[in-house]
Amino acid sequence: MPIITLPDGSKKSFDKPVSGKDVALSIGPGLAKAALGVKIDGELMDLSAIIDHDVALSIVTERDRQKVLDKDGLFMIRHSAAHVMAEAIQDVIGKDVQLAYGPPTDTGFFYDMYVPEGKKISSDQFDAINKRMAEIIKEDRPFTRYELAVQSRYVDGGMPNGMSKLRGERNKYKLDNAIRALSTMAEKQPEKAVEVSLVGVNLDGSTEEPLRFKATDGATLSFYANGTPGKNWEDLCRGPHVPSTGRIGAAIVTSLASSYWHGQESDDPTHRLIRVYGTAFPTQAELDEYLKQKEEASKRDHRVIGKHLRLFHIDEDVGQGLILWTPRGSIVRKELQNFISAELKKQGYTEVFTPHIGRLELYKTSGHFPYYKDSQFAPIVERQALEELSKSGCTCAEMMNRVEGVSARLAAGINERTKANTIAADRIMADDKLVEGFMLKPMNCPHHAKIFASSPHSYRDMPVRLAEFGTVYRWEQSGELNGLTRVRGFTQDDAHLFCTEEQIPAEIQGCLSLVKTIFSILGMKDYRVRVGLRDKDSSKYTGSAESWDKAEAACIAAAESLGVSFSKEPGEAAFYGPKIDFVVKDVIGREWQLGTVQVDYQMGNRFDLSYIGPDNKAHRPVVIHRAPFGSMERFCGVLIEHFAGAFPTWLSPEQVRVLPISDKTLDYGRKVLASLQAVGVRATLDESNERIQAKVKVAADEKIPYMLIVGPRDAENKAVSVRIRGVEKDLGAMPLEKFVDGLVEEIGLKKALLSVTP
RNA sequence: GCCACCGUAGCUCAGUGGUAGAGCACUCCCUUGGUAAGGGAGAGGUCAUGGGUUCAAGUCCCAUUGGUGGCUCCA
Repeated sequence: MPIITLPDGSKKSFDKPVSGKDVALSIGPGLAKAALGVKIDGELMDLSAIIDHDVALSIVTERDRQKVLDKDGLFMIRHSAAHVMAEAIQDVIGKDVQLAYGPPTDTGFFYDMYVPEGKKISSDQFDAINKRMAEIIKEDRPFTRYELAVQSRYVDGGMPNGMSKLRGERNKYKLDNAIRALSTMAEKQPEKAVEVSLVGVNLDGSTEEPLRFKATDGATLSFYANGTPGKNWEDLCRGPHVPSTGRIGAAIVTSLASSYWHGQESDDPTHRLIRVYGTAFPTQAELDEYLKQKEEASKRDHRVIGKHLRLFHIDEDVGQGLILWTPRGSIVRKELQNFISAELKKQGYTEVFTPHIGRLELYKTSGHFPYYKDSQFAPIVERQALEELSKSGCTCAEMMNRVEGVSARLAAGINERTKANTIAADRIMADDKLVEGFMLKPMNCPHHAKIFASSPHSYRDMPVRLAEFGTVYRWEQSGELNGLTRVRGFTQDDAHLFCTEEQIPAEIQGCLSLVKTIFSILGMKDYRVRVGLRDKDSSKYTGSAESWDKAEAACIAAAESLGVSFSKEPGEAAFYGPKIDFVVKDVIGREWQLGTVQVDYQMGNRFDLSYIGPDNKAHRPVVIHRAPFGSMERFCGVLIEHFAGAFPTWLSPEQVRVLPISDKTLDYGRKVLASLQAVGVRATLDESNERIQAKVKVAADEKIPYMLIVGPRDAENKAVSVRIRGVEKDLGAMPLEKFVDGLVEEIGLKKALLSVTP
């Protein structure tokens, strides 16, 4: 009879099978009341689940002892809320809305559904759906699980079992879910699996090609009713769910999107689903708090702030995803760049400049072209060459081939050095067939490799650290473009570290310490690291298994020694080597993926790079690509949101605004302005014919850190009255000279807070 | 790229087939006011672009373009 081990290690034994609820009751009535479900041997289950053998069990509740929301509890609440939303939508829109898939997510849940032609779900109906959801929650109906066995001999015989129930509902999505579930179960017990054939069903009830899959005889499908099976709404679902709808607390539908069935593009209209997003919390107060946070986040939208504060502009005549930095935004970007540059200099980096384009052959050597041609701007072919091709009747397809071909000389060299068939034979083309051209650079590394190769190197000069704020161009899909965070032309804080294998860990450490310094100055103290490893089943990676193993080990070792939380992510590596990604949390807790550090054992081979070792022989350097802040565009975008446009003084486009009380003190205002500008402070004078209240309001809206109000009193005392951003009052007057000194110090130290006050 | 929604003055947005609107910003005038918008006047729009339906289109339809949200992708 079951012995149950609780999370604190204590054991409870029962003389007969018990439900999760019984276990909770045996611990205490309060817990039983708070319980939403149980976790049995790590798996979330219904509170009503029956336990008949020894297990490790924990009771899932809304929140832990510290009143912090519990992840598992929230998961169950949201999963359950998805069912309630689905019922509400079918009530509001129609029973013929077909449900496909409705899982919880990090911030809520969604339900993919097929809306029949002629009907639609629109945000106008959200109120009605929300109202219906609230009713269902208020009714506090139990989530009732029941199981129907799938008996293979009955599948096509119309017997009442799980499959024919779904087929009767004409729901091919649910049928598909069921088949997937049964197949997965069958995979676990291959010896019991039997072939099943089931006539499929279309949405109109007509039959389809037989569906063939494996299932174990007698396997069951579980269904959940929002209430009583047969009477209330129900859905095929593996669960688990909270005990009753009332335990959901508060749930709403939040937005609409479209999605494809199974995430795969298709012309079939029944593969186009509407994804309805919602979220749920145990209490209305928490839902309200979440909505408030969301509103707060949207107020920080860098696109909105960027427009309001005139930081950057995107112009459709210039092109999608191409950023025009206005004078104010340029200041922020330049200050940031200066800061990073200074830190790089401290770490022994040397700065280089390279052009924005390079020959196609360069990228064939590096492997960027044509491997990543779909995410690059099209090659630039010389006009004369194009005309000749055109005259000779060359088709476009043919031209593409000839642009993408590789000369025998280049291919032979690369294949020899990489000791692999890196350039496939079918890509090799006679020199007179090849069409040469240029490419807008998608990465800076080929240029940097050529700089490294341009002079001999001794092991004594290693590592060679070449840094460039290098602008690259990538053809992002139009639907992906987003303000500053996803663009088609951007400037990386790029550098390539050409080092010996032994130097890798120290160099990776160096990158991290740089990241630490810079994030800490910017007040982004919370970040984590992801180590991207290769997917061993994929062939997209270049290079030998041995060098991959070495590189991956180096990355993991470095990440482990860093002392921040990190995760290993197979399949996330670049094609030439493993990588370390940085994910930072901003001031309101949102995570942003910024840059990466990538170890590359391939580039040395491809570009035939070498240094002379102590043995007087040539050795291959390992290259570390690092752009820890991603791009200046994205980083600035993240910072705009992080600071909500209220930059620390050193980053502010306008650091001080002088506000004369009236024209009578304009002259003194000009003197104040001049003394600020003399020490390099970015200051302006508000000469408008407005009252001081209006001037203050305008400066506050523009998030100027310091307002210096000057009137006759101040002029007489050579003083300024200080008002700082975020403090809605006059802080009093101080001597101008003292203010200037304090401000210069604050800017010099890149202080996060406004520190100069009387 | 795909799906849905959207595009009206520099900005934020009203305008459901019948004479293009408001607030802010801008220009000028009055006001010279000590800490989050004093008052008045003026100027500003080919209603994203192109086609169509209609006696009549900002409004309805189609295409294009750009944006937003998601999907997919992200060296």
